[in-house]
Amino acid sequence: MSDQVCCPTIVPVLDQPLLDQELATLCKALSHPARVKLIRIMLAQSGCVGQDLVSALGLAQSTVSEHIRILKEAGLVDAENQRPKVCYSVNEAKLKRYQHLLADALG
Amino acid sequence: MSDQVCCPTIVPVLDQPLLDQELATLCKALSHPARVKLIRIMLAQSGCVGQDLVSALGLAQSTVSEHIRILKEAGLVDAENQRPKVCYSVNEAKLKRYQHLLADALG
DNA sequence: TTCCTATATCGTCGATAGACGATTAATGTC
DNA sequence: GACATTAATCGTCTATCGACGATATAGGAA
Repeated sequence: MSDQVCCPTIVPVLDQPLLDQELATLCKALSHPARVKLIRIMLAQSGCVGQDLVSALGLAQSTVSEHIRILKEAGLVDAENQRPKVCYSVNEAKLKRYQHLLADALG
Repeated sequence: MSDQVCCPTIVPVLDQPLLDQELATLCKALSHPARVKLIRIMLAQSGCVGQDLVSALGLAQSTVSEHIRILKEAGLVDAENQRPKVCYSVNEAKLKRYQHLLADALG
C-alpha cells in the first residue's frame, strides 16, 4: 500500500474496460498523421473521391486505401459507392461520440 | 480530376503537417486501453504511485512502466520523484492542448 | 467485346508495439 | 554493511503497422 505524500487514499476508479477499449480504438484510428489529414480534408469538403485523397497525401494509392479502410473500420468514415468512384465522408456522429468519450473519460 | 456528385470542387485544405503530427502523436499515446485507464486513474486521485497502478492494471510491473513511459514521452504525464517511489500525475495543460487540437482540426 | 478508370486486396518487407521475466539503480531500514 | 522496496531498463519473443508494387474487381466508354 502506498502512502501520504502524493496519493493518500486509493480512489477506486470504476472499471470500464469497454469504454477504455472504445476510446483507445478511436484514438488508434487517428494515431497516424496521414489519417488525421484525411479526416481534415473530408471535413473541409464534405466528402471526397479517393483519387483526390491520393493526390493530397502524396502516398501510393494502396497505402491511402489502407488508411481509409482503418478509418472506415473505426466507424469514422463512411463510403458511398458511385461506381467506379467512391465518395468518402466523415461520420459526424462518430466524431461527436469520440469527443464525448474523451471529455467524459479525461475530464 | 474528380467531378460533380460528391465533391464538386477540391477545397484546398491547409497543409499542417506539424499539427497533424502532434495530434496523431497524442492520439497514439492514448491508443491502448491500458493507457486510457492509467490516465483515468491518475485523474481520479490527482497523482498515483506506480505500485498502485500495477495493481490496478493487473499487468507486469515492467509493462506498466513502459505504458507510463509512453505517456510521459507524449507529455501527458509528469513524474515526481519521491525515492524510492515516484508520483505520477496527468499534465492537465497537455490534456487541454489535446482537446483543443481535436476541436480545432476535427470541428 | 475491348479498353480505361477507380478502388480494393494481396504479398512482402522492415520497423515498431506490446508483453514478459530478469536485472539494475536508488533509497530507506534493520 | 546487508536487506527490502520501488521503478527503470534490458533482452527476447510474437504480433501488428505502414509502406509499396502488383494484381483483382467492377463499371463506364469506345
